[in-house]
Amino acid sequence: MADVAAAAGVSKITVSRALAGSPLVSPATRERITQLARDCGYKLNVSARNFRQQRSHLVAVIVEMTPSSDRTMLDPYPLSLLGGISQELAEAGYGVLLTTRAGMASSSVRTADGVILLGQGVNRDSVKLCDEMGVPLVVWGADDDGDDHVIVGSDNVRGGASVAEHFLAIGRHCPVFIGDSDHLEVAQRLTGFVNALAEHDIKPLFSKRVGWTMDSGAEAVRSMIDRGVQFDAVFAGSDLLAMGAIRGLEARDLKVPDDVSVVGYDDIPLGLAFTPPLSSVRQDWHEGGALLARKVLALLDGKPAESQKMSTALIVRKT
Amino acid sequence: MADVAAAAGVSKITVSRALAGSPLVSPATRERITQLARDCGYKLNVSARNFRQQRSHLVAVIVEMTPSSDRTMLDPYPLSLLGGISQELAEAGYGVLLTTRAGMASSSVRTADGVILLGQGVNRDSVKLCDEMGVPLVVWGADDDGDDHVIVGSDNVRGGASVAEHFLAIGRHCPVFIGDSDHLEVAQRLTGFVNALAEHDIKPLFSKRVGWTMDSGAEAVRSMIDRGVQFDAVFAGSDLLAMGAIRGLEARDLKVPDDVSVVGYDDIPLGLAFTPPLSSVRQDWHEGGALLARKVLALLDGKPAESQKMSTALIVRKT
DNA sequence: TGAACAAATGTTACCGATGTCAAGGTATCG
DNA sequence: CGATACCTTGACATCGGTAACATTTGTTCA
Repeated sequence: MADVAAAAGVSKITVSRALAGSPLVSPATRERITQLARDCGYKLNVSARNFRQQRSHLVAVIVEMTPSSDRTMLDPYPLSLLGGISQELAEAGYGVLLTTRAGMASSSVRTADGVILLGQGVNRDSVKLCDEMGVPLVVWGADDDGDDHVIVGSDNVRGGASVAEHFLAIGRHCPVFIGDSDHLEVAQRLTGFVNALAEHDIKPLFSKRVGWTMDSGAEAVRSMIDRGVQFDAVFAGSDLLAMGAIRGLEARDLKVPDDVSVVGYDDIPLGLAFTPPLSSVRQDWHEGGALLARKVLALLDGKPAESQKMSTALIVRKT
Repeated sequence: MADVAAAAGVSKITVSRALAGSPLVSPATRERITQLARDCGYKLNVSARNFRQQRSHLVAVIVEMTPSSDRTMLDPYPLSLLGGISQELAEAGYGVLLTTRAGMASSSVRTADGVILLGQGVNRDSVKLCDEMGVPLVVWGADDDGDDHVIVGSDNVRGGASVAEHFLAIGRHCPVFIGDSDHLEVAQRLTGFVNALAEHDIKPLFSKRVGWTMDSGAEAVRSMIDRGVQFDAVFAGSDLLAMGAIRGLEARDLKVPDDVSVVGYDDIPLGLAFTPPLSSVRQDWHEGGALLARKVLALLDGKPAESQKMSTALIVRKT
């Protein structure tokens, strides 16, 4: 920077200001310095700036990256979220520091200016984090009552309700819900589904499944059919369960969607390629990531940020 | 640090050395200083250290995070790789700076001490990267002849050969390969498969499919059967294709594995949950990530690093 | 006993940018 | 015309560590 300053015949600080876009330097000098800096191939020393400003321009994103019993590893959403986060942060001059919970002790991570927590839901870890680091925190997931973090997530209640409305609109009156109600997000989908149906005095059946696999979905419908349970629509808490349910229906010679309608949740890419193409509730993960990023940036900027629910869209295909 | 030094009655530099584990300080003082630092709640200012040492202790990992036509978004491998990378780097005191190609211009990224490139294959972008940043580069993917980068990837040729050997061992003599041979890694699987069979004077059939979906796999076998082509084994370039193939066979009343054996590639979690449980070639992505990380760390340390192929394991389940 | 040497600790300077405060120059106003 | 305010620019100090070199202390051996 000293070199550029010398070449331009000004002082270092003027160069600094010119390149940082400070309004304190005249347009003419800024132009000249910018040009000169380019010619010299000058690159700002980010470490020096970060040091001086006592900020790292980094936001830590905590993700679970080991394939686990949970389904998160199976579908594309973590990467889509990361894509949205990364893009939005990059535009603001921030970088994404990726970590697992285990890696949080690492010194690199402690320098982060903010934290985004993905996939863990809202648990006490997040609180610990926030306290330990004393840094803005934003969480992805379902909103747990009585939690004062900034939470971004999709509107599972509304998503569930939209499926109920769809079923009613196409004349279905004996719907079933399949899924793991212990999972907070799934529970909210169920709530929305149940409440919307209640307005028409319909009480859906509920088949609780703890797994997220196709087999689990197939088994759910097979056992219901074999027990003589009557139903004409299935809303599954996830797409894989829905696909399994369809296979299960086929195995009992029921036609989808003629005899039974099926709707999944998440609209994973596989759903489009499935036979028949799966109807599902879509969440825009990329946008969700961008939203998370914007919240942290706002907080970093000293502005307030509120929790927000993202809208969902029911994609009706062939089931 | 000055405070700790004062409390311990030594100079700053001694504290610095003690905490950094330098052999220059006596064990007794180190012990005392370490204890004192803990008591004071002293935290190293990482930015200051990075600045002084002219290193960021960050490794940039370039990933494609937007759901695209490619299948990468569908399966868990990017996150598994990231998990391995992250864990290994964290242990060495490095952090993971996640970026897309688009985000590489971002100033935060330019500070990285090293780069790991995922999922793009070895193309000229990587070269550009390396030149632009002048930092160690390691690439994940298939080894392209005449490329002098450090490349880590699984041994696709060996993986393909192992499937061939398996088919021969169980008495199959008319195998088919399904997959997109334009994809370098798939092409290598095919090569290994073909070569291993050639040693027994068998020439497999080849059904080229550009997609990665189940439908594509189903369509492949259906069209072959309908054209009267005879075969008793299917090796698919990916698990989804294999699953599709199984459904296609079932649709034509062929039993798996009695009439036709099917083996996929990647051993995605879904394969285990599939009915019947899918046989597949497994790659250890977590270990692959760790390996990538170790290569970069070696290069950062000034040590040489060589390209390396990871072994694969054929998991025989019920197909 | 004293020179030579090793181990442990200290002194000084510096990494490269930027916030603070001061100073030079120009425009505006009574 | 002089004074005040404003707009640009600069000098200096500083962020918190650490490398290089200097110094002290203790040890060994002729």
